[in-house]
Amino acid sequence: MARLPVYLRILIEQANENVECISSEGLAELGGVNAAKVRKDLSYLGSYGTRGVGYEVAFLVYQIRRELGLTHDWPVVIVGAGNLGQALAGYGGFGERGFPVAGVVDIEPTKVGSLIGGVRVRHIDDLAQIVQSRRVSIGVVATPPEAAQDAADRLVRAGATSILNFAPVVLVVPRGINVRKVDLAVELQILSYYEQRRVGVGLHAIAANDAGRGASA
Amino acid sequence: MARLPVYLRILIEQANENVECISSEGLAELGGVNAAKVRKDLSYLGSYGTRGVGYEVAFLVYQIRRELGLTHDWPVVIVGAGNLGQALAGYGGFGERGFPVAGVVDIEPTKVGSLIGGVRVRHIDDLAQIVQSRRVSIGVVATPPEAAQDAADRLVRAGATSILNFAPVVLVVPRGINVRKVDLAVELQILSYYEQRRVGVGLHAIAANDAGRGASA
DNA sequence: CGCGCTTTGTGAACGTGTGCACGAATGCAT
DNA sequence: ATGCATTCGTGCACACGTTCACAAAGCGCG
Repeated sequence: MARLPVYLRILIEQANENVECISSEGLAELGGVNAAKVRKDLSYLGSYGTRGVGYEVAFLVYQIRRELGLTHDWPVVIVGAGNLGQALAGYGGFGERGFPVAGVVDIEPTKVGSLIGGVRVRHIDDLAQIVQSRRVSIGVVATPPEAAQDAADRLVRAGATSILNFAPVVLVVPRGINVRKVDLAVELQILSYYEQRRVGVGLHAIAANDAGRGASA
Repeated sequence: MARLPVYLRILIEQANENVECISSEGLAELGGVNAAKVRKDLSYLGSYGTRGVGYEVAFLVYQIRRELGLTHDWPVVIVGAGNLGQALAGYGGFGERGFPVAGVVDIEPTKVGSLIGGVRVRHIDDLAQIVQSRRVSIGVVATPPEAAQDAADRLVRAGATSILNFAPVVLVVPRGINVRKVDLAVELQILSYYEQRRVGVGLHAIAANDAGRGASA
């Protein structure tokens, strides 16, 4: 069900272009996936399509939002005001998509107080207070690797129940805490893997586009 | 085989701590995966373990590096000197892990010339020259969504064969070009999906924080 | 030298996700 | 009203990845 967010973004784009109705095939092409897969995914939310016509864009947007829990905002707190933390806080895309930055914290006193993307950096000791007062359940770990586990522990203690981890370490968290990891170096290494094979295999590295990712046309 | 980079990082850490030998079970625990999975993954590179003992860390590092094509550096070029592009260029982790930033380009003349992470921003028209002179095969798209497709097209024309895309759009590229996508908002939406279900399902409150948080309709 | 302990490597069962193909339902033209 | 074209919903077969379980293989010790 990791494809629902992709459908949602495409549907919102379509709605902005005043498209009222879309077929599974159209949505599949825009999303770079199989049409049958689209139908299966959407049928999982219930049968909201009209046979012979397609899906009503606005209604589908509403249903996916509901399924993803995007009917209200989810404030996030960013731990680590380094390069990445600053970029994430300054990147407006989060707030627009329903994830306003409720706070940025850092352990380094010299970083506390500066203003990033309209949010003032506070000390990590204030984490619990921020999480509780702003009803934050999602924490973003954007610290150096050696500080990541401590950041995660603090987030969990403060009451966060989901963590998005950018540090290249495997976080250990209690059961029930949800962790997703984004490791930029890993992504590059996977690309380099295919690049390396490309040379040996020759130019027919079609299989290089692994099944779910990327679109080629 | 997207787990090889994870193993590699752990093995390098172990090597730095002078661990010479590691069992599949030990590696599995550090990597947060199943031991049998580790053995299957490693057996894919060949039978490099010693039964009754484990795997020699240094040798395994070498083999994985070889498999991933990390025996030499892969210079990358970053398209887009906005928030994210600056963070990526300034983030030292890339160079350390074998992906030095060969250049940063932007289409905005006002951004050209500034220094980011020791690299001077150049105009996007210089992209082809950078790619060819520095033998770049991996491009990073860190532009706003509406500029991402153009950035990808330019990268492909310049000769890049792999693209790491941070923009929330589905890139259309010729066959044989490898694309990986990292969509930060999607990651958050997936977390929010589980958060939303958490409330409904009434997960036995292991986290033991206030259970009724975030309930809304 | 042989025995037993440990750990790898892998065959087989299992579950999950994918894609095809087709029935069912809807709208439209005649 | 009837037939036709279109598109959804879904059963089914298939392929892939995961996990278990066990035989083969190495090491150390008596």
